[in-house]
Amino acid sequence: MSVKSQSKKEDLLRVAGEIFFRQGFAATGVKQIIDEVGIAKGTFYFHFSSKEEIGIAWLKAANDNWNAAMAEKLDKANSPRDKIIALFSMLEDWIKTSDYRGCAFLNSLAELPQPEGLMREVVREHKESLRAEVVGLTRAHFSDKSKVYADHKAYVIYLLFEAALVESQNSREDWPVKTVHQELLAILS
Amino acid sequence: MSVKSQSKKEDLLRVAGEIFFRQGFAATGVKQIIDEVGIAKGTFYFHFSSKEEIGIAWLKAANDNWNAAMAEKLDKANSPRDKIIALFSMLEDWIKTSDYRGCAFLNSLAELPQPEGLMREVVREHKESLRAEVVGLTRAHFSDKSKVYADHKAYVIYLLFEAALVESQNSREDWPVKTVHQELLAILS
Amino acid sequence: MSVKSQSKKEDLLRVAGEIFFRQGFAATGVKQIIDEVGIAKGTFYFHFSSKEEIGIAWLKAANDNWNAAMAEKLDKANSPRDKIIALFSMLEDWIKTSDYRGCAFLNSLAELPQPEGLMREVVREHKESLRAEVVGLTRAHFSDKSKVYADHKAYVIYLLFEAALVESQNSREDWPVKTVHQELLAILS
Amino acid sequence: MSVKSQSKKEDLLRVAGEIFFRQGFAATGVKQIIDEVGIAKGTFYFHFSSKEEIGIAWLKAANDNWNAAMAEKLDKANSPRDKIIALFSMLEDWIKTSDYRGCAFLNSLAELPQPEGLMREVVREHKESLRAEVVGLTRAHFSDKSKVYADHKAYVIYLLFEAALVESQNSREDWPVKTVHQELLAILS
DNA sequence: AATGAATGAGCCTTCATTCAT
DNA sequence: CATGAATGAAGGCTCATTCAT
Repeated sequence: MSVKSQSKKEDLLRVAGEIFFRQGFAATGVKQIIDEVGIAKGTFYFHFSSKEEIGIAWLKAANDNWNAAMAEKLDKANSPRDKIIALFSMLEDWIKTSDYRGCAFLNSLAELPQPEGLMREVVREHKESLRAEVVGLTRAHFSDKSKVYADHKAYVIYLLFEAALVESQNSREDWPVKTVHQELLAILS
Repeated sequence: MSVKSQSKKEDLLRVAGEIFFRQGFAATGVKQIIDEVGIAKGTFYFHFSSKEEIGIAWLKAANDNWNAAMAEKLDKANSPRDKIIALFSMLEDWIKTSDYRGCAFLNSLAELPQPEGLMREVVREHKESLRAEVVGLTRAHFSDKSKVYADHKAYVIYLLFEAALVESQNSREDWPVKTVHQELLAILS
Repeated sequence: MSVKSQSKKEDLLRVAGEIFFRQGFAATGVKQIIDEVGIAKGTFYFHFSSKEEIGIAWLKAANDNWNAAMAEKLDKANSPRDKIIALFSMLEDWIKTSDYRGCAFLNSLAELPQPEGLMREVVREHKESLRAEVVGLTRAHFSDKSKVYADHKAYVIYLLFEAALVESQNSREDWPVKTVHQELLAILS
Repeated sequence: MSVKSQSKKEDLLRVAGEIFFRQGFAATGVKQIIDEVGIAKGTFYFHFSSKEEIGIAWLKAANDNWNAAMAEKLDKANSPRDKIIALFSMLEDWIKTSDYRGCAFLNSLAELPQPEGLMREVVREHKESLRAEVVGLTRAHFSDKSKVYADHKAYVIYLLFEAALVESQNSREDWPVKTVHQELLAILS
């Protein structure tokens, strides 16, 4: 029962996802993907009807993976406060391991000008669910405060999360992560 | 002394910049630019040695325009606090007028994976100078507080500025702008 | 004893034939055929060794169907004259029901440049047998005239038949059919 | 002042036209055309924006060439009767010199199922103008008969012309030409 | 300064066919 | 009988760039 190559389609999605993230969706050709997987052109189009389709599959898988990792990480934290902090700990890890390539979803957002596209839809949904998560945790943490107050703080926390991703990618320094980490602790008092 | 078409090179840069911003740098072909300007291929390459070069010129011009507009707007404000608020007022205006296409610099950042490129350098410089501006104003505002305190607040303000750009682009709603506006006022107390 | 789907091979041939006629043999892909039938690629190549083979089978079946319909129609007519007129009545019906797609055989003729191909052979045979039918009927009608005279008239009738097919397809009007109908009656005096 | 290669665009159109006629429009690839002309892909698309465009240009040029040759040939004939006969003499020549590839317009008609296409439009126009020519000549010939009578005869003559083209292509024999020639003389009495 | 013809590698996608299961 | 994964050549077309004029 080998670890590698459970199926060509999975291989394709995994390899394509890596390249898409590394060098961008538009900048990646189907040729490069199939060469790196070691399959023929026709095999690619047997499994995915278009480049956009594998792009959507890539973002959906990235969303699923993130949600799974997040659920696992947050389960280990006890209080809403600890869960929020755990979220930012994931962010720090990601920025380090991703070689400052930033966020696959935000990068795709920038590459895709038309807001009507299917990939853009996946981006919106991913960010919306992340924001909902932050809102839920923040409301729980500020259960003694008004919902208006808690939601405002939640939005700020979410925005800082996003900004850390983008500014780390741009500056390739660690001040964004440190700043949001410190501000987060202040917000959660 | 006609207003339009001061020089072919300026026309080129202006038109190319509009298209780059609207549909992305990589997604824009040289053909489309020359067709919209109404010049020949050779003329393009007489004025700009490559597509990257006009890309760099575009971002540099965008940086200059931003700085000029910022200087003008901030001159009209009296206190550092008012200047910071004026900065966010510019942000709000931009987001509305740009049809949620976000920030030319951050979009280019996402499109250009290699951190060594010249365009990436312009992006870094632009954002670095914006951050320096925020730091200067914030230090002036918090002149009674420590520099460490002021700088932390400056970074937070800057990150919220960036996040508002990105999240407005993604959601096409106005909650990001409203959130950062409210938080800014709280930070400046 | 169900009417539909007597066998996969028959389904294949029927569906492929409909598509070939509607959009042309060369313009039709094997994928479209199997998708519309609802079978796998391998099943197609189990029943037909190549696309050309199903093309040949299509034309042979179309020839058989035409001959059967013609035999039935002509049996109901008593005189050679009435049989010839019945033939043109079939033509009129065909042009109307086929949505002016013309003649499967003549269309294939145009698509297949090499005169040596097997499909071209089927086309030739079909048209040759139709011409022979017209010759037989015309000789019977003109039994009091010389064979040379009758054969010439037969060829003219056959050519008008063919022209009506082609020109109806091109013009999508009914003047070709009306013209040949009127001329036929004149020829048969 | 060399005879060959007056311009690359003319070369392209001439060579493409020859191949289109020889092996069909759909069956001809852009690659084959540029290889035979000896130019690069980009040059093809510099001169023609699509394969369909060069297809349209090919049919329009064929139509122009036919009309020019027809005008020249008919000018030399004195009576309407001689002009019609001259038309059929052109037909005979064409069938022999074209190696029985038939009519570029009718072949394109068969290859292009959608009646809305631009190429189909050119086909219709070509045949319509040929029919109008035959009608004009036939009315002149039958100036003592009614217009209804003359027009009917004109349509028959036109249909025989078309049928000769198609049936010669199919049979690769000369009976169609001989039959229509003989019938034409009978019609013109 | 400006033109526009020419290049050829590359784009995404479809093709008819094969074959292990 | 039937499946569906795999092939690789070919499809039409766009790309940034060069260069003679």
